[in-house]
Amino acid sequence: MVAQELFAKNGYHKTKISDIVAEAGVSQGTFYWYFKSKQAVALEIVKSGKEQLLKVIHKGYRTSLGTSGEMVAGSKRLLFDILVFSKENPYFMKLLLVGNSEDESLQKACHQARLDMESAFYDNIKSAIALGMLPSMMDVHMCTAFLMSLIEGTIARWLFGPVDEHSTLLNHTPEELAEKMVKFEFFGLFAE
Amino acid sequence: MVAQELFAKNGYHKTKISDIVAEAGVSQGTFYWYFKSKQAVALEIVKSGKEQLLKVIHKGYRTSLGTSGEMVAGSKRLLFDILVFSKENPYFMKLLLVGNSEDESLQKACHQARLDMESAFYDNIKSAIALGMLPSMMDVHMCTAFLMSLIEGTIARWLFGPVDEHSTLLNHTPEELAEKMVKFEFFGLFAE
Amino acid sequence: MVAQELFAKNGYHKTKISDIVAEAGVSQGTFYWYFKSKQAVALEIVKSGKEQLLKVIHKGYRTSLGTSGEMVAGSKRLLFDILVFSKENPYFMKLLLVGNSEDESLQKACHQARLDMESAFYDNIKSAIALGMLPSMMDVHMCTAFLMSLIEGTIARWLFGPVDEHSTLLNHTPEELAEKMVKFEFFGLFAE
Amino acid sequence: MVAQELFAKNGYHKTKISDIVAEAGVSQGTFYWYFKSKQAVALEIVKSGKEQLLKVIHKGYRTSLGTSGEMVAGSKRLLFDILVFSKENPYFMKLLLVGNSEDESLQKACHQARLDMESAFYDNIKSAIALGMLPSMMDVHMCTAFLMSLIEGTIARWLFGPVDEHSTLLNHTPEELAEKMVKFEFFGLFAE
DNA sequence: GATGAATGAGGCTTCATTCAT
DNA sequence: CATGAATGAAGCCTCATTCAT
Repeated sequence: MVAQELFAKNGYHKTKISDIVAEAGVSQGTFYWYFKSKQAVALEIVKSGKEQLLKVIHKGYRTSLGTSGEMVAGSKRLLFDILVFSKENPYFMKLLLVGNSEDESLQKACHQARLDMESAFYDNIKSAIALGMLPSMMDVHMCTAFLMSLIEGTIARWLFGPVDEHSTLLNHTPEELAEKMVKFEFFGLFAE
Repeated sequence: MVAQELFAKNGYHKTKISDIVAEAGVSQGTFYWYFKSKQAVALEIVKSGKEQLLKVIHKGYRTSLGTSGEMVAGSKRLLFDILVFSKENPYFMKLLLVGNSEDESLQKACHQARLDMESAFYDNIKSAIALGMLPSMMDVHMCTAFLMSLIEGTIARWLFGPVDEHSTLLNHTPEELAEKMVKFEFFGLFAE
Repeated sequence: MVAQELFAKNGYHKTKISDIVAEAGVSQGTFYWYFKSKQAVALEIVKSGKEQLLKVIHKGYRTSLGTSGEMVAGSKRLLFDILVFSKENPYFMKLLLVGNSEDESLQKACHQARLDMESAFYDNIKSAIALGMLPSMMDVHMCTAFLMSLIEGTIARWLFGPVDEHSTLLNHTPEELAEKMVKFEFFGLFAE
Repeated sequence: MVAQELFAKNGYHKTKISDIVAEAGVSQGTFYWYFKSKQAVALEIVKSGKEQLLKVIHKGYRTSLGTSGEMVAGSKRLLFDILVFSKENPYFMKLLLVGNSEDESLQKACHQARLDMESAFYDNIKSAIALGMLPSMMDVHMCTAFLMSLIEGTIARWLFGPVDEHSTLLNHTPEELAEKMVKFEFFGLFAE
């Protein structure tokens, strides 16, 4: 969809219907034959993107969590999948993570999509604790928040900045990034 | 400033001058006696907020880094200061972190403010490595990105969501939050 | 064009978009479907009027300049054509000659149109001198300025005033006016 | 008066009260202590300028009209006086002749001033005819119009353009200009 | 006398949406 | 299905003027 690209590139408000149709090579009237409104298009973009993203996340959780090493490996693999998805769907991710929308419904939709994502991670951590693989006195909600913050912030920086001009973040492959992230996730700065 | 509150609450575009002046109890003309434009107000808010925030961060770095424990304590204290500042300046922080602006200049200003903040953390990690307190083969840029992501994402969730309705994140005091964050920062999920 | 009429009648600034569209029986939005801006309309009016006027002037110069009598006759005919054009395009001429615009671009456009007109007359006088039909020591620039002043001022008075209420100027036909003007042009007040 | 200069330089509408008071070094309130309104200032400028100009014109008519040569000499002298006055009062003359005002009252005032000026010339030509010094079948109104057009147009070009960049008009002294104008006035293009 | 902050009416322009063809 | 001209509701901003101090 061309709208997705423009929304991501220029923002929801700054993207005019006339821009979208010009890019798509159709007339304004045609737009309204296919879509109810500008907002509806944006919501559909978020909805469809969210479904794909959650599919990626849920697929990633099929890994067995037998040993601590397996858990780390599984986590790394999930991160990798998410990074790959993000790179393949940068417009959606920009909408989701940076999302300069100002449109209430759209914000709520992005908000909910991120909550759903967070919820998936929450469940995962919870079962890891149940299996005795993570400390049991841990505040799961908080850890999930930390984890999500880490993931979202890193992806946003990786794909869209803000990053310092000297930063090497942008040059990393999903593999490298996943490797580093999972290390930080489990061992923090003292890792290695 | 009343504009700050409305920008944070409703977003830049959705906040009309008429809203601001109505809230402030003055006429539209009066607004333009004090400010050059709507954009100018927003930029001033960001500029002044950024200065205050950076002051907090730089003040927090005066701590000595003698031992590993001191470093962790210093880090925790800095996080605490930032959290307190954020709670005291929620409107600015919302603008900075959630930033639903769609205004190019405003976005750039927020972008830059976050880069400046990131730069301060970068320097700190660098000197910790120089003092041999953090592993030397560490990718500093990436770790800074992780750290910033953690801090920004956590603050955003803590003060503005998105958080699950069952989450207890919102109820934590800055002390508790700083405690948990610093643990995650240095030791990851395996902490404790 | 309805805008042309209103600009001429009331001036550029005093003519509001709302006036134009009200007169034209369309909505304000429609105006901006056809024109980029208020200024753009005015500039287009001047541009198109200038082209027509210059066409009239250049057509008028096709006359042969064989004898002194032919030159005077040709001159009279040109004046006549200009007068007829002016009477047929009074709104444009008012904009061009009286031009109460206050808009910089518009002023510049009118300025340039008059320079172009003056340039045409300059060339004509020059070739008349080359043909030995006008005194060679004549200051051509100055004479052109005199001629243009005469023409512009007379047309402005004829069509828009200011003229004394007792003046008979307004009642003259283009023929009569051209006759008298050419006499003044070539023979001065002592003519006849 | 500083207002006069700004009105002439930038036009009536484009000159804001704030510009005038800034230039004058006083406050906006002070302006309204001295003047009733923006319009009143402009009208006063025109009124006072008109009085001075008419004084110059009437003084110039005191010359005796004994012979044809004396008439030409007197005319030249009058033109010279008007040119000198114009050069000394360029702001007023710009307001009067170019007058991009759009303000009805102001336009009417300028209009009237020019009519008064024209009236003086009309009387003069009339008496020249009565004395048998100019052809009696001459249409006096029309000749006055020609004369005024010549004078106004030439002054406007001389002091404010529009003049071709190659034109030498701007470099002439009042003496030279009066000399040439009077020649054109009485003898037309065939002069000399 | 002088100030300068405050006013508010109104102008130009944008843009999502509609609808006759 | 598709078009593109037409709409009209707002929004940002300007600026002559007023008035409490």
